[in-house]
Amino acid sequence: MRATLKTIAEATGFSINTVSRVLRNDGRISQETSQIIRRKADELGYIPDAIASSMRNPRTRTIGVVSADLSNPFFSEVIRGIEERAQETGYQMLIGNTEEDAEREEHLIRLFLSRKVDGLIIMPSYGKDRRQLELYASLPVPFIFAGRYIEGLESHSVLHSDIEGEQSVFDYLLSRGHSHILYLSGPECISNTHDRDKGMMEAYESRSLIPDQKYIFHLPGHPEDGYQAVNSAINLSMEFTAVACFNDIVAMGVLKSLAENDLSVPHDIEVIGYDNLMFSQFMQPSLSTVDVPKHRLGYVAMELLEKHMDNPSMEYKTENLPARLLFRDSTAGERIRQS
Amino acid sequence: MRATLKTIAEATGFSINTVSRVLRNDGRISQETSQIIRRKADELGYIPDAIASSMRNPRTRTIGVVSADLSNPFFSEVIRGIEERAQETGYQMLIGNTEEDAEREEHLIRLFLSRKVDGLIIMPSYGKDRRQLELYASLPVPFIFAGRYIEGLESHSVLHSDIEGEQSVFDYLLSRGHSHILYLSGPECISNTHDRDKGMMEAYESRSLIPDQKYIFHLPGHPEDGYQAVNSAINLSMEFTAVACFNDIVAMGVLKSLAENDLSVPHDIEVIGYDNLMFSQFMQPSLSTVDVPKHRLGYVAMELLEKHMDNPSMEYKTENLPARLLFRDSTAGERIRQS
DNA sequence: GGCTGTTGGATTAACGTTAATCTTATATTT
DNA sequence: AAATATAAGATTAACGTTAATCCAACAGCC
Repeated sequence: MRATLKTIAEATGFSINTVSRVLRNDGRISQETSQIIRRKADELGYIPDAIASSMRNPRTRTIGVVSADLSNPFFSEVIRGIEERAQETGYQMLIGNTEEDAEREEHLIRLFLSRKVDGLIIMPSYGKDRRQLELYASLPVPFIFAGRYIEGLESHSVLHSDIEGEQSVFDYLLSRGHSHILYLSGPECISNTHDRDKGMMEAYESRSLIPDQKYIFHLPGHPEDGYQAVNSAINLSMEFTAVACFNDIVAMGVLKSLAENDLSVPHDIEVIGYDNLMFSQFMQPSLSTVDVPKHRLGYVAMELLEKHMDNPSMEYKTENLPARLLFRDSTAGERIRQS
Repeated sequence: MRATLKTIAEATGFSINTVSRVLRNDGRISQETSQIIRRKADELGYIPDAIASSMRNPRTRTIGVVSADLSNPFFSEVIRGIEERAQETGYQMLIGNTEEDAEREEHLIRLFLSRKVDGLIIMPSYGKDRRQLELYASLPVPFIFAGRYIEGLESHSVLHSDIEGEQSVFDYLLSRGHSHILYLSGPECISNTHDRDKGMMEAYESRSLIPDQKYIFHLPGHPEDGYQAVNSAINLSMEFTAVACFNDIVAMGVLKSLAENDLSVPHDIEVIGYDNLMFSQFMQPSLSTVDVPKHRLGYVAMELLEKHMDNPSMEYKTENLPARLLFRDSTAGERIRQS
């Protein structure tokens, strides 16, 4: 049998309450008694029962993290940021994976609530119906969306300047004089796609240009998507001289296809990714991309969540972290060269 | 106020116990009563309190996962495997990161025990002292080591044939006639390094050869390590014609250095990684590597843990998943060509 | 008509902790 | 010396559930 406060109380002759106070440093107990109790607790290998404790305490010091895709390096970094901050402030993390499935998302949130988390950090997918909005509107605990938003609840998000980021990509590409830019955008069900498409449009519009819809593709975001999209574009003899990708993972596939088709990057084709994943600088050629503060995104989301947990009446306000175009060897007109 | 069984009991006029039985489908309650209670529960938005429930139930259906490095794609895949299985069988995951720090490892385990997890999956680091062994020996819940082992507790591990894997790498390289193979091994504090070094030795010994210690390096396992190691080997005019890397991440750095030094892969130098990370097939040239069943490793670890949780007296037995050398374009003597 | 069984539900006692209140002995004040 | 304060600890009730036990009403049976 595992030792409890009762075990220690019986072994030392003090009351359960006294033992509890000693082990929580609640004061009002003499040095002598404290020592006896502490020694006995050590001896019995007492481990406090956080479950029982949170029966009385309203706080469990646990948060729930709902990730869209645990194996995606982007989210891994975000989660590490969350974890780092959580560790610093003594929070534990329950974690779950939705695979971008809104139903699974809802299910996970219910499970976490049942486990009485003090708050939630969520990377939401776009639900098709209004149920999602209702779910979030009725949540009894504070919640933050990391890296994405949901229409109607934008204030709960920590974002990373997707509009500006993609705009800077197209500002660059258009300023280089490219007239046919292949734009491999993301899945329609996430807010980032929305915003980046908007950033792209703004770059065109600021030059009074209109993008050719035939050069815009919405893809799930895997390497094969980039690979196949470029292959088929080449097969269709589309005349593009630059590729802007939804993320670095798609860009990997793009680089592979271009290499196999003997197109030189950046000489024949300029390629830009998004996210700045760790491996991007090791691609051949190294990948120009938009640097997104992934780790910081998680860290800040957790910080913000803590504030709301400490003060539930605090108003929500969208936070927008900066993103920045990073030039490496897959682009030719280097303005700011970075490793 | 959140609805509880009591709220529902008062609203319907039945006893708390009756409500509890209905919502748990415990039987012995009439259809009619069940309906009334269920309807009221829905109406009040009742969410069961898993914390309170696990006060009486010995099981919390929660496991703790102690990861060495959340942002490493290898572990991300393992964790996704764990998560997938956990989801299927209704377990929740508490997760924490050690950064390969044995103290943090111990601390996390204590926290998880305090939260009354039913079991643990751990990617352990080598502790310097005997404390680690004692800690694990005294753990009150079942635990599985995923992908690594601790001396004295090997039976708790699910492994992936590190010895055989590295042996196959060197079998191949030696059969190709390389007489100077640069071996960039891993950190000394993890079991994988140990085993792979052993596999390497066996390959040499089976040919009555002895590896040149000057060509063996133990590195932390980051891209820079591979990059710098090759750079300095070249600067020292070491005459190697092949590089075996501890993981694909190191191999990335190696490929970069070789490219910058105008050494052609695989023509001048053959390079082999380890782990088969997603991006490895997109390197230029695509990376030959040892395919480790990462996702399956996590999945199997969880399956195994479940068995031990269901039957605590079951004996532990090391499981060893197969690993397999995968030939891509960074090697020249292709025997089994795979994508 | 007394016995047994069954159905549908209520009552009670836990689980391990914590917060509020209560008690006793001693110390301090006037 | 009586009144008051303080220190150190005990008692009690509660958190939301669940399991074991209990009870009443009714049916069926010889």
